[in-house]
Amino acid sequence: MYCDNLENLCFRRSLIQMNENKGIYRFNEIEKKWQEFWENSKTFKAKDCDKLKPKYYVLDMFPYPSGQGLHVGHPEGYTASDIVARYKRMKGFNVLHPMGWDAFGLPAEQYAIQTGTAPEATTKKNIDNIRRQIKSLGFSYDWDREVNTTSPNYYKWTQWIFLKLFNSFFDKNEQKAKSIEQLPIPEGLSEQEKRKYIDEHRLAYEAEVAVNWCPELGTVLANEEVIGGVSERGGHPVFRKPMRQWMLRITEYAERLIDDLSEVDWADSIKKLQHDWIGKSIGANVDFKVDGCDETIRVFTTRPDTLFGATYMVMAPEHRLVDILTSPDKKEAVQKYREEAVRKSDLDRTDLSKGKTGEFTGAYAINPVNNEKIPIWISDYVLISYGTGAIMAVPAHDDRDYEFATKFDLKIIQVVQPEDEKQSELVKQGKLCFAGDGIAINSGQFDGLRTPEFKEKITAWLNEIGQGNKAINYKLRDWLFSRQRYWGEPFPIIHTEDGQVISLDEKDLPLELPKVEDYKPSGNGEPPLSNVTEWVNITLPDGTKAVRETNTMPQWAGSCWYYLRYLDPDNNEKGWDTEKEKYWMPVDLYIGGAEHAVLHLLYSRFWHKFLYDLGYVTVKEPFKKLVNQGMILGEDGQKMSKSRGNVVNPDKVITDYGADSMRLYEMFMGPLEAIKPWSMHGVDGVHRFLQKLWRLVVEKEAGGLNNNVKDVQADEETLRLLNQTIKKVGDDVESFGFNTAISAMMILVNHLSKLDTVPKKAVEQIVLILAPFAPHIAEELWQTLGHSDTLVYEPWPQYDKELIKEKEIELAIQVNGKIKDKIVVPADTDEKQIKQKALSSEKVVAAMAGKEPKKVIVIKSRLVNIVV
RNA sequence: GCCGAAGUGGCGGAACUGGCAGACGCGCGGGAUUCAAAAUCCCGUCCUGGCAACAGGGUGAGGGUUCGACUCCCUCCUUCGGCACCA
Repeated sequence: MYCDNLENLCFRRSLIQMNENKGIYRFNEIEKKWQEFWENSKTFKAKDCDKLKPKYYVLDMFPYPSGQGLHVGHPEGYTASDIVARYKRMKGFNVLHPMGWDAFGLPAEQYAIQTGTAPEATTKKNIDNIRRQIKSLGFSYDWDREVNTTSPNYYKWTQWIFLKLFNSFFDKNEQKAKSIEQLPIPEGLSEQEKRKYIDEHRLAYEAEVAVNWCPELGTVLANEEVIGGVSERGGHPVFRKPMRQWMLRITEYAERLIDDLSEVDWADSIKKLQHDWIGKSIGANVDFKVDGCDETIRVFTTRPDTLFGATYMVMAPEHRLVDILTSPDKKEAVQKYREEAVRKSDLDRTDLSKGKTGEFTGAYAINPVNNEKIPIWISDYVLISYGTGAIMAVPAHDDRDYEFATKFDLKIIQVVQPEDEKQSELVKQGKLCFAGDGIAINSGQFDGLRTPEFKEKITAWLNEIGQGNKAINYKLRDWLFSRQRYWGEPFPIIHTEDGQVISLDEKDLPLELPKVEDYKPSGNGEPPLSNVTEWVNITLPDGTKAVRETNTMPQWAGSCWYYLRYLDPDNNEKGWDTEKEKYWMPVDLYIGGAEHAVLHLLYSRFWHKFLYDLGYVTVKEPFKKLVNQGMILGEDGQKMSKSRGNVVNPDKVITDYGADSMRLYEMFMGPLEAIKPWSMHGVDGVHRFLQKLWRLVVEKEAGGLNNNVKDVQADEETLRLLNQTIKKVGDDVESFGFNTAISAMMILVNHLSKLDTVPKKAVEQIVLILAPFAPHIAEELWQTLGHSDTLVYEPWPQYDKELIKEKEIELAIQVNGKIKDKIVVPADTDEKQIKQKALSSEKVVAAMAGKEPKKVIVIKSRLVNIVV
């Protein structure tokens, strides 16, 4: 821990010195000066459709403007992206680097409930604060493109995209979305049936979905607000309750969302995360007839080859056939089990999954392969939301079924023979479950087939007899797109008296969020907007009455497409202009936290593909390159949090050390993607580096250029080091190795400050390569060096390949892999000479102890290894 | 349980494609400067033994491949993050 008092003392002293001394590095003044200059001259304004330069779009994940303001984690990603943005400008690119606010969301609403403050007011205040903080770091954003998801001029287009989704369907054959008007409608439908058919095909649709309903609070809770079956606030019981919700058909895009991952340059681990989240599995649907009635139960299985081993079936408690099939004597027990299951939240179900539970329905199904009667059970280990909500249970070859069968003493039949005989014997005796591939046994005419072949054959056979077909399932579910909240985008949707759901006209957008007095939920599960009767109740042009949709959109909605609004933020006619989209898209570099690796990126990709289908965007994938910054921990190595008291406030760091030191330290801490702890001492270190560079360039007493800095030719070593540094910093920025780039610059400055006369050219070049990292001091020094214009658009220094090469190289000489001596040879010495020189070294001769070398390995410019 | 990331000095970290482990920074020790301090500069700083030259050991643990392994392979341990019975 650093000492507050001591530091304040030092700071006051340096203030005193400032007044005496013109040559002091007054970072606060300098930073203010250049931030004002950049803002007033609109230095970072990006020019649309500039054909003279290649474009480069660097995007940050825009922040939620919380009341706490920035924490030091935010500027980490922003600094990295800013370095790349500034570097690319110097490399001659037309750079788009925007910033905005993802400002809808729960905290402002909760604050409104507690204090009555309008979310607009809270949000504005928070944005103003966080904007000030971001600006104080000197990032090179084009502020004319600032967006705010809560401004009607922005959410007009969020609503517009929703309308497009509502008015589109997915053509499965062509694997793309089309206007709902092109939907082929089966003949012979009544008007009402036709309407229903259309509604069932919209990409935005209504459905009854179970949500976390808390009667005490009179509201629906998000999963993270429910802990162990009770509400986080107050600890009231929470139930699963089906409610009408808006859904988006993201599952239609599952295949494309998987396929197009191959087009983007993201870390493999993130791609895998998305891939697994979508969770494609290939198998078969199989229909089981129910004994003694007309119903059939359809199951999905990835192992149709184990059908002969299916000894019972399990349906999810919520399955529609449970009521119909349950025999009278089992009704009571089954009903009780169902009620308990409904009361459990998803989390509870897993917590209680230590042991399996279930009830027998009293009904039997017929196994299509051998006509055996098998019992039908219900259990909550089968999920209603995946596959068909029912399974065939093969206890010999599925761990979950095995556990269940053992507990309830159900029949186990082995149908797959593993290679290992001992293993096979155990499976046969029912003492082991084997889930791998093997050879079919006890499977009638299919005996002897290997698992993959068997799967194909039996699927074909099921198809023939009309009791099954090949099927693909995804873990991915449709996107629950409505929230029972106030502070979100209103749906441009109207419910008519006769139960129709109609959409607003595009020209009637935006549908503005009405002002309300009370932000509390209505208490009956209806969203807060339902209290605003004068807004909700409307009269249609034909005189009939109707009500508005009172749900609002989730926070994801606004963040799904913000990167497009930056392209054309003030356009009132369109969300964005196509020419501009063609010029700027895709995003070349997207930097943000790994916590958004799945949901935000998946939702965003989904909307983008949808917009692509409709022709509003011209690239398939929005984000070409993605980099996730790691979390920054407190000085105690713990996650920063108010309660731990280890939160570092960026404002204080900037006041005490300056924005340049802050930026430099954030990058110097370690690799961008790593999790790393904060250290004030570390900030001190990079600050000293800037001080050192300052003293190198600026005359101590009078200010202005230091007398030591002269227009002289640099010596060979300086020249070599300078060129090496230019190369290294450039390469490192390209590969996001910012920490090593800074260390290279430190080495160069250490070298330069030892010289009696410092070549001006060298100083100019170090200032230029430092500029993306520490832009304020760089501008100031650039000016001191006699340049009148900003260095933002100065070309990035070039290095000379010849000058980089070392004249002499040091080689390590190993004997049997152990270093015994080092020799220095001219760089162009050939292998033979090196070998000779190595073998003649006294120490080497001693280490060889008179033995003959068996082998001599020479790695040019590295080492020599003598094997004896 | 499954998936992913990572384990290197007192600390943050560096090491190209298998080629001198510990760059750079912090901290610490010593010195210079100063009336004194701050700041700055210089020297030292992986561990063990030795006054030293030097010798030996060392990248979570164990094994393997190789002339040579922080780096590749196998087994295990620990930490962090994510997921939750997906048939």
